Amino acid sequence: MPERKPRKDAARNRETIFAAADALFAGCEDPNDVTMADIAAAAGVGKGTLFRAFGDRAGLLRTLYASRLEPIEQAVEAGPPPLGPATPPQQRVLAVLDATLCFKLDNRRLTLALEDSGSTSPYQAEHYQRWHRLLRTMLEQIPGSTGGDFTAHVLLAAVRADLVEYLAGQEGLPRERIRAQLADFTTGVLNSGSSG
Amino acid sequence: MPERKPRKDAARNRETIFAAADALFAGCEDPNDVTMADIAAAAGVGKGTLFRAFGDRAGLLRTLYASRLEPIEQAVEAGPPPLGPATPPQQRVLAVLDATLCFKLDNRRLTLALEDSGSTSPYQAEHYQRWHRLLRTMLEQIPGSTGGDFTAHVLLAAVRADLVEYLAGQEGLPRERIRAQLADFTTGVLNSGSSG
DNA sequence: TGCAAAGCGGACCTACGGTCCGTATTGTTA
DNA sequence: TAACAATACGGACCGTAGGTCCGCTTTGCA
Repeated sequence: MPERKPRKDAARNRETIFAAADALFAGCEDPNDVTMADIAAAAGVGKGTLFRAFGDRAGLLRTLYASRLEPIEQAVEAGPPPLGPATPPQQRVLAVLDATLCFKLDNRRLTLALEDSGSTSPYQAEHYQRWHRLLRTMLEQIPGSTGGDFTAHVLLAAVRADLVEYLAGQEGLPRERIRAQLADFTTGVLNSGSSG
Repeated sequence: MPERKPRKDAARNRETIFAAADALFAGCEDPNDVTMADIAAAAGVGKGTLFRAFGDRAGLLRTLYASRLEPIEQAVEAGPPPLGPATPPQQRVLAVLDATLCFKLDNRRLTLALEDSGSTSPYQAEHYQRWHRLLRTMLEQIPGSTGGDFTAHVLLAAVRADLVEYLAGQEGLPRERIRAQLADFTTGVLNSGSSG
């Protein structure tokens, strides 16, 4: 695949749309209130341009999300401890989950929009698969652990966008409290493996 | 409020709609494919009737869901062990979660439709609040346990409709395997409390 | 400078949830 | 059982939002 590069104006518009969408999601109450037409208008482009650049709503959200998440994925893949690969599994599981939680706290609206979007369940998304595989692998490296696959799913469920949104938004729990609770819970899960 | 009883035809239609919706959801692939117009048509009534009877889509789904769930709620509230109130907490937590899981396995499409429906997060729903409160209370009765509130959320997240759908549907895991994994995981969580 | 190719934009289409209101059914009173 | 309110019916209708189409413009290459 030669994948020839896009024209200059196309690239520019892509960036503009990207920025506009980002801003709209950041400054909204309910992500569903931000329509594709809104985004196009805010970016100063036509709807056609928007849809050509990102395919559909889910595509746009995925792209936004991926770009935000990239630093964290880098850090996990090849960064220094505690996120990087050199970290002992237990500690790394905690770090990865904490990073995920923090990310979702920092990008609540966007993440919420993404997990809402479309009727496709979040579990089909390739980025979910990646995180799950990573988590499962780490869990299986912990001696005496069992059920890594299911445990990985549940740990990821513990940081799902709408739960995080509920705890931080409706319940008004402070960030540090949620982080602490997640850490406590995860620690418990990790320790229980070796005693069962 | 005296809440006068509805007319005979209204009551009859309510039942008909109810049954039609039930059947459509049971026999569909994606719950979003079942539109309100479909349900009205299948029930042989006009859309007006449908909306008058249930308010909106979420209302219909809630009603369906509640009616299906009623036996379990009865059993939890006032039934014999292991679901009923006389059961020791640890055991009851396991039983309640297992019952919830089985219910969702048996009513996958409907539950999925409900948790999808609307932009309102599942966490606002009063039935979620009820289960959460129940679970939290039980968890707090277990000596040495901490973080019952968050733990209750996570345990409920472990049986969320779309996860269950994914495990049973896409992954094709057999029912008993999922149940076993949930039981293992939950047991681990319950035991970890007393060692931390 | 000329000319494809790539891209633009917004009118347009479709589908779905939800409303409205003229008509039909119910049930009550005599 | 005739008459009349109250209640409910049903499907035409509406608004909205995602997504498409196509005539026009911009870009980039020779």
